[in-house]
Amino acid sequence: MGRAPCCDSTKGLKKGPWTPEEDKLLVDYIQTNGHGSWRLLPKLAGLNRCGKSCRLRWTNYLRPDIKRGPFTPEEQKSIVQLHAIVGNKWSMIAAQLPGRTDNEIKNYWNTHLKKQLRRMGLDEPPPGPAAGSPAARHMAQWETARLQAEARLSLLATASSSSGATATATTAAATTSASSSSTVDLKACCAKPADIFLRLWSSDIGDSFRRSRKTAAAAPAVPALLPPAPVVVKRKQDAMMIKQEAQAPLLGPVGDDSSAASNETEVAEALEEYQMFLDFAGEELGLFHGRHGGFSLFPPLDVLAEASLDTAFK
DNA sequence: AATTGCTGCAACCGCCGGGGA
DNA sequence: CTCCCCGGCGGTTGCAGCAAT
Repeated sequence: MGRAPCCDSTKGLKKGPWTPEEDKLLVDYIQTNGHGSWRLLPKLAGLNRCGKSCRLRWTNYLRPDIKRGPFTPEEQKSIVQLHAIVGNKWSMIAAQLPGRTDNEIKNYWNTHLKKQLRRMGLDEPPPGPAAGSPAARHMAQWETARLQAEARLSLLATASSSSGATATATTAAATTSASSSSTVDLKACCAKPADIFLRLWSSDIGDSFRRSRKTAAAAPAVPALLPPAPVVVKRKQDAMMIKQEAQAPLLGPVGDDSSAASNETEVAEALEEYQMFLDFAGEELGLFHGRHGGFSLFPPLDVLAEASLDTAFK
């Protein structure tokens, strides 16, 4: 049994299309008072709607910064590429396209792009491989590697953020804070890679990168950033253990010179891998640098390095 | 001109996670 | 630690407008 829906029809709340009068009431109220609590808003604004309906109407339609009109070819390309990386994470994709809402992008994907790709023979990937198959084991190993990388990169993010917030919280905040500003918010900026980077890392782009690295230098398929990963992670607790493991070498006792030096080397290596991967992904996608008003998904290396080393080892 | 089928989009629904009590 | 509230997200539905017959 779930919670009772907030738009309970027995309460006589209105549903369906919004009238211009309702829109005006909502816009006037929010512009004067801010939205505050969405649940209380309808009553305060004199609307016979549920709060959720008001929130949706505002975020998807009435917000002043919403861009109307057809998607540009540039936007279409970005949607396709981002979808290939993050899947149906519409809010994340929307964060990279200023003025576009997740709902709009979702609709556009479902009604236009999906068909277009199908026509081009680039249909959606088939359902995942059967458990126990070699492909499934391969994916499980990658998932493990991904979690380990997440742990390490989260630490970079944590080290570079001045607050005591957890890495997880930092990454979550970063994905929502994103994109319209062209100035670099260091905290958000340094937190992004831990999330978006990892998605990119586990995509085909990451796979190509690893293969190209392997052939280039007879190096391990998993770069120095990632220790070998034979263990299949099935539970959240396991992921936490891996995270703690990864934390140990990076967060040695402060003031211990030898460990600090080793930490510094590790961070430097991680940053080097990071830059190489960004270069590779940038060439592959032509996407993540200097697009959409100068916003970049990833912080420049010098910013990340300075923040990581300065904050973590002073 | 009327009917049917299709398309696109706004809005709704149900679930989930974070945070406060 | 648990419960509950709230906001956010992704999936789905309903309907208006348009094209084809």
